[in-house]
Amino acid sequence: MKRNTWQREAVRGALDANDGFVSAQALHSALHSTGSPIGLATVYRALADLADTGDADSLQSPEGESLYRACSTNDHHHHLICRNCGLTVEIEADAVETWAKDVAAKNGFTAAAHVVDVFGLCAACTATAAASAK
Amino acid sequence: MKRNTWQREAVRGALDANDGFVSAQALHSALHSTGSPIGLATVYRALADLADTGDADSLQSPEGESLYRACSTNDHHHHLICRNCGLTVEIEADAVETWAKDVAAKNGFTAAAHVVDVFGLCAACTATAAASAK
DNA sequence: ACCTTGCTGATAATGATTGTCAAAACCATT
DNA sequence: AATGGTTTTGACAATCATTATCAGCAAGGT
Repeated sequence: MKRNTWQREAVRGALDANDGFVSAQALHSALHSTGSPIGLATVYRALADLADTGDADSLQSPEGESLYRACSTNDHHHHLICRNCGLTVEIEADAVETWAKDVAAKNGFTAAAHVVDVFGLCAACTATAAASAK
Repeated sequence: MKRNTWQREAVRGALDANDGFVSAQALHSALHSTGSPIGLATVYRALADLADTGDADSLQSPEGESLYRACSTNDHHHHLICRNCGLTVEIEADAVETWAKDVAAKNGFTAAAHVVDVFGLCAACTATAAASAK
């Protein structure tokens, strides 16, 4: 049976409070800094659960960390992520969906899943970078 | 200056000899099993170099490992990877390229890079899976 | 209130990757 | 062929994220 614990709620809340993708470690630190005595292992478990139930989205940063984010919808979708500030925009990718399916089918592949994420610098960070580069 | 060492050649050779993506660890074991006394750290360094110069492609498996593959071209392209046997097909993705650029631009993002990879079961593995499921 | 059983959390364990640094190898030069 | 300045190597330690362990606590049904 699935139980309701304040820890699970805390993790969900911390995720919701965040705009972009966060690492499990960062989430744990954040919770600790607000005084929560939640354990690191529990954060990992809660995140895995949320990802399983579709309440959260997970992806791998190019550096190899697992990042998580509260999902506004549980439809399948992709992300545009600022590599500097972590700002995330959910994007529609119907074109990519069908393309992925096509390509897989053409090559005899089945059970196709895909990883499609775009990393870049958001407008704000671009401006900052340009300013500091001067 | 960049020097030519047999170790670098060995890594490149081992990559070329492989059809799919391989982890650095696997490559190291493979080299060892052929009698090469190459060090693990050196394999990592060689792979990083190859990836830098565009001679190899790297991606993160869903499990978080870094995988490498010899690249037949150094054009930008993507992959269709069998999650069972590691077979890899290089795919053209012009549609996705432009889509990624569009999406990024529309949201004010610059310096857009993207991670686009399709995982699935190749025809052979699909057949095997179906057979064993019976 | 009680009891069963899942959940928690401190810590150890794991596994991949990177840093360190002395010794060895490379390449141009003598 | 010997020399010298540098780069590269490789064994091992260090790091980092994540997972396993396991005893104690707590949630929910009865």
